[in-house]
Amino acid sequence: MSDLLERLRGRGWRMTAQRRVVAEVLDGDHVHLTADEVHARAVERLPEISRATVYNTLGEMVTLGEVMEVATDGRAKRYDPNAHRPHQHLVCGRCGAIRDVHPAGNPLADLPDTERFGFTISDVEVTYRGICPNCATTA
Amino acid sequence: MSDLLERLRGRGWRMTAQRRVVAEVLDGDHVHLTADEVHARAVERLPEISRATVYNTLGEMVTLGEVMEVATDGRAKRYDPNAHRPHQHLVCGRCGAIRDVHPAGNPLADLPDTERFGFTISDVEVTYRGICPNCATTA
DNA sequence: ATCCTACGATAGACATTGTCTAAGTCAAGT
DNA sequence: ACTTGACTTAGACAATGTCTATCGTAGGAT
Repeated sequence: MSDLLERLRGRGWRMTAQRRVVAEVLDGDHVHLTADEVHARAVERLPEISRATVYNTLGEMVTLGEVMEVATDGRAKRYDPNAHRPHQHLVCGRCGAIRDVHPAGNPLADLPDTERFGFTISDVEVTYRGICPNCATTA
Repeated sequence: MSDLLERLRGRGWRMTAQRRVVAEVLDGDHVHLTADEVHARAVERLPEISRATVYNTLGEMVTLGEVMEVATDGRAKRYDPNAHRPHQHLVCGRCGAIRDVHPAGNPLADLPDTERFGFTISDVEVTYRGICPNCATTA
């Protein structure tokens, strides 16, 4: 259990019941929920929480740099609470399962100057795609 | 100018005015249009073409493996006609400009077995993010 | 050359995901 | 305990994508 909530408190973030519930729901490892999934789970604990608040709160956590936004499938964005530990993602093309992975090496170093077109590069995002063991057997 | 249209013909794809126009509009290098952008340009040449046909046609070209789908921003998917030449993307975080890039090395080799969780990996997608020279000066 | 027929195209309703607004509510400092 | 500005809410709206029923047509058959 990482301590997303503690990190947010430590930054002087104004705390409300809604924000606390969103942070609690999102916390953990290999967690990659969509905004609507976060909302569904938040509603179980705080029935009157609104969709807009969940979207706002997630957006703020991303702006604060405490949560990563991941777009692995061109559908809904997913939210990853492990923003402080750099990692990449491994996605199952059949069931959509996502695992956090830590590749060796630095992909940034692999891009020669001649291929940078004058850009100032700040970040690299790597998505590995394949089939998970569970889907492979249930072919 | 790559020859998307020729490749599609060569595969025995049933040709219609609509499909030809979509293929023509999408052809070229560093082309990464959204479905609606493709539709807008197609309408200039064939005013009665419908949105649904553009979506269908793009989807079929992706299934045929002649066009790549790229989701760089969590908004609309973009379509890249250079599916036959493996490459990655470099995206400007301010204006959204996209360049095709060819990194050295093979990112797949960078993922140790212990980080594969039993997945059979078939593909790696790398997105470099930064600021393009144009946006850097117009700061 | 014309006809058939299955496949493709169409309009528009619908679905999903995300954003915005105006008004009400509340956390935290005084 | 007040006050205030930030937070939350419901619901309208917007953007993107999918589906269905119907119509049209490419390309083979005659």
